[in-house]
Amino acid sequence: MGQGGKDDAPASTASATAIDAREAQQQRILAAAMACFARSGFHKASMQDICAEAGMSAGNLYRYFRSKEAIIAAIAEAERVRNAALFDLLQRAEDPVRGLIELARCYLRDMQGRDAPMLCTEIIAEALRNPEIRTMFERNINEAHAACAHALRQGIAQGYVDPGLDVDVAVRMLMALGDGIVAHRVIADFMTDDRTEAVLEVMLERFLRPHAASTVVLADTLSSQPAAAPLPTSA
Amino acid sequence: MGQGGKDDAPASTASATAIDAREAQQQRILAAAMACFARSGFHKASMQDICAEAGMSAGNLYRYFRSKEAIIAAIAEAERVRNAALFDLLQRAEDPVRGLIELARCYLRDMQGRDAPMLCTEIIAEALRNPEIRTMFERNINEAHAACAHALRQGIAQGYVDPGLDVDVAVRMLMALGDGIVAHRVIADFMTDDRTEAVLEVMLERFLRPHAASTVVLADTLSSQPAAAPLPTSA
DNA sequence: CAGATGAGAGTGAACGTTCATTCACTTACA
DNA sequence: TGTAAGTGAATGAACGTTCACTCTCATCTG
Repeated sequence: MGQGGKDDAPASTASATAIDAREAQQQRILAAAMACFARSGFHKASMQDICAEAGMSAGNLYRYFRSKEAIIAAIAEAERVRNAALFDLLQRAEDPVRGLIELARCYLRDMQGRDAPMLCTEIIAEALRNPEIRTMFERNINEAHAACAHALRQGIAQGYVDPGLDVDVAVRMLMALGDGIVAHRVIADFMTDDRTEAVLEVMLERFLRPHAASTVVLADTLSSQPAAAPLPTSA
Repeated sequence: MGQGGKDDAPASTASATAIDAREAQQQRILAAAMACFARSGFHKASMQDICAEAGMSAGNLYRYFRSKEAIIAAIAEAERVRNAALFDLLQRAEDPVRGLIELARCYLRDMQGRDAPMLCTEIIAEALRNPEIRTMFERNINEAHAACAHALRQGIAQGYVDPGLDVDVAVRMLMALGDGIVAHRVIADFMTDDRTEAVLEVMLERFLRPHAASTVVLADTLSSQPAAAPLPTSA
């Protein structure tokens, strides 16, 4: 796990393995904490629970994390790094709508176990009130927002995306949709991967693609009369 | 507690006002608890906090609620009742798409203070892990789901809604969207009411209305080639 | 009408438990 | 032999809940 690159010097082997061992222990603690937090929530899960799950004494655990909050922060940071990889995927897509659909697919597949969705929802809830977590969460969100908004604006310039779109609000709404789906899938067992992905694809295609009528015109038309009453199956 | 209807006998005035007083106290506790839970979360907010917020001693508070969990359950129930009113609104709309848009508008306006969004998000997070809360939450969700799904199916029969729609998944996705927006609005200050409502309207209209190409055909088309490449601004 | 009665409203200290965190200590190893 | 890894009992604070108690007041009794 030596994520750095300066390993050409001699005598660095011992310290490098020591650092590796330390990081491995931190990962072990983080994994245990994620399981406990998913099971019981940040505040109901105790440090003793985490110690038991990690197979480690309390005193030793505190050698790796200063406090319970530090563990939560580390989890939020890990989440950020994991998500950042998804947005590289978006950057590489030529058509941002297809890129977003693929992004959503990967995200939903990532968030599939018992723990991940609960943890994700718990992080959001905690971020809304705990200023330290919120700062971190906002950083994640802003990175994601910037990546999506940039892709959509590029897509508008290239004709892939509806130019009448309120990009910032639309992006944030799609992120809200993703988080909401992650939570709701836990209790809605009929929301299988294939069905969810299929509906999501239709939704994004229709929502984001250019339309004949612009937003304003649409609103005018619809507030006066129903739009699609007389056509059952025709084009 | 004879909250039933056998009050035609005389001397019921005293007991009636006693019950009213009791309910008023329960409401006072619930309001205090909602404020504390929104501020600190279910598990970090202490009963002492709630007592202080309600201006009441601990011993007295326990005369009105058996436990902390009972308070949480009562809050979830109040939420359910409040939401049920919204779905009556949907039932009355002739065009279910417009009905859903109006429903979303009302919901987002309801969830506007500092407390309501945080409480809503906290309830969802807690529901995913606490079986008692989850049972309640699932009842709310299922009622909402049934109302929306029924409206959409009726809309399909009348030509308002795309017949190719996977109604159940679509409904649950819209609910997920609503919950997600409620949470994200707390940290995204640019998501003002008018901008959010405008984008939401466009999204629902485009997503739900009948389209020339059905879902299956759309999927085939898109997986082979990008759909909207050659048109920059034309109709 | 004076005063006794008792039930419900309300109090706040105390209970046992659990919490996050610490520390004096032992073990392993280079 | 010295340093880092690891232990687990101890600590004081805070938790949800209880309990013995007082206060209030409508009703009943003589």
